[in-house]
Amino acid sequence: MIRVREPHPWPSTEAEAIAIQEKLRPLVRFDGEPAEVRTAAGLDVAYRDDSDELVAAVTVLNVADLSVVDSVVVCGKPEFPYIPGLFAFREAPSLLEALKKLSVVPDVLVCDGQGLAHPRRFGLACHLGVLTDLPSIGVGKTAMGRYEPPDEQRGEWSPLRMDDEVVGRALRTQRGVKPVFVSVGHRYTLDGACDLVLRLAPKYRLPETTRTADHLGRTQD
DNA sequence: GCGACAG
DNA sequence: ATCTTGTCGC
Repeated sequence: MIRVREPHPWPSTEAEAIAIQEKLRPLVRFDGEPAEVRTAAGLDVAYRDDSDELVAAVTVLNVADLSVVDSVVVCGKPEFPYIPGLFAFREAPSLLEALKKLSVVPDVLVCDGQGLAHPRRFGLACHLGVLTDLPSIGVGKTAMGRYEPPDEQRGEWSPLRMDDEVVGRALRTQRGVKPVFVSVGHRYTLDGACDLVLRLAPKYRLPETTRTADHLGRTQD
């Protein structure tokens, strides 16, 4: 099963959270990309209508046929307010609890958000990757950085930049549809990440990993 | 000071 | 994240 490096005490202030990101950032590795990716996990969090509770959902897909081979749902509470750049502190605790309950260890975590495409180069995908030491990538629906629209054909992409640095890619997964924003989390390459996202999104804009996790969390009333 | 700002 | 109509396509 997945072993989670027990995190640092969870921060209660913005300054503490930023200090934790700066401390963990050097632990991001860029080597160790899996030779073949047979299973990929989708991670997503839904917010319930009434209470202040959230639902963390994880699905594991067989990349070959996109079938769901495992899934976990856990309810929790936001451990931190939503602050751009500190998103992980809100959702990571519940997602880590869900990951611990998986019966299989996926080859890669496909996170709903950014990886290196982050003000301090340590988005949710990096954070979860480092804490589990699993390969991870980030796939965001909106960008934090600047980019030129890629050509309209599926598979086309353009660099995503922050501070004059390439931090990811705007990747067109379907012709004529808004691109998704792919960045490396941990133990992965940007080429490999885009390759994987295209394999996981043969029909829709978002990868099936994200779609199945989103659906699972949303229907868990 | 002002705008921008993953989910 | 979530609030929201009608509409086009599979």
